[in-house]
Amino acid sequence: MKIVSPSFFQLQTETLARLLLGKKLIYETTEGLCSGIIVETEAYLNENDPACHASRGKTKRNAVMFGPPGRAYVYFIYGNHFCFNVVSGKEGKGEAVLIRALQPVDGIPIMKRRRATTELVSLTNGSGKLCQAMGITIDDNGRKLDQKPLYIAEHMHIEPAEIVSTTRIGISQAKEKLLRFYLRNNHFVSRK
DNA sequence: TGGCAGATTTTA
DNA sequence: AAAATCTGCCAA
Repeated sequence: MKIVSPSFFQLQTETLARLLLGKKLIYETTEGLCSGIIVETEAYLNENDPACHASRGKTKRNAVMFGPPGRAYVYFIYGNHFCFNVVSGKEGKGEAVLIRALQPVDGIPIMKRRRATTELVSLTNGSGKLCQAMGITIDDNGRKLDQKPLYIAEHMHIEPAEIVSTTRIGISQAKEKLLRFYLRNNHFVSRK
């Protein structure tokens, strides 16, 4: 289990969104260790991207986005769910990569209990679902992702041809941008 | 099996 | 009022 180096997060946001595919997200809690392979991401940019939370300036909610890259940006949405992002770009920019789906690896029984389902594919195939399965909440906002307990590790090499890029999901602005990336033919992607 | 409404809270 | 979502219900 090799944790990624801190410099990994200094990549340009779109590049990071692609290179996060195939990496493993791991969270060690008192309930046990859970992990999954990242199979779907979305990039949110500083410039010309009104869908990005940071586009309307720094607020209490999105402050972590403007901090150094390699930290968790977690926020609460639709009164029910959390979304987990990896802060990216240079400090002060306000960019991030949303993690939209995982392929479960470790701690599957724990994830099933948290999600209240036994169906493997529905444990982590969505941004809100994976937070519930992994036990990620607003308390994790700002955590460094290159150290325990919540971290990202090397896992598998992905060829560029295995990556599909499409429009992002669930937004009403900047709909046309191809900033969603997922692993071709992966069963755990939230949508084709 | 696909589409849609409702849940529920924070933010602008 | 809208939101980087999810679930259950309904119709076909």
